[in-house]
Amino acid sequence: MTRDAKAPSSYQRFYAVIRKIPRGRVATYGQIATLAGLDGQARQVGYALAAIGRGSAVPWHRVINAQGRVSMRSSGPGGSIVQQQLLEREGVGFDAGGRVALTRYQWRRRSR
DNA sequence: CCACTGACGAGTG
DNA sequence: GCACTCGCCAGTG
Repeated sequence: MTRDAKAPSSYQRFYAVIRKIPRGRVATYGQIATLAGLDGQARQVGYALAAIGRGSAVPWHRVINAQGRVSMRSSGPGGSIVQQQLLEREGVGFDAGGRVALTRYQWRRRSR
């Protein structure tokens, strides 16, 4: 397979973290990068998600930006709508501005 | 090797 | 809340 544990693509590292996101929760790009051990590479996280193809076991729709908003894909407006509905279906609520209540739904390994 | 691009984040005014 | 700047790094031509 194209996966060498010795030469892991940065992407695989992000996918592993995203896969841990529990249902009904969301995580930010920066958070994923930090958990993956690549703090500061939030941009790379987005780039990795864009490379995800269909069939991936990665809940990419649970990844949003630090603003609590669903990032837009190059496909233009509308693409983010699909992601939003997927989250709502999992129980994640949005406000009138189309933002997620991070203080309420952001994934936290330790409840406060 | 160089220039440009890109699902971002944080800081500043 | 909005506009602008800088940083970080992989992929592509």
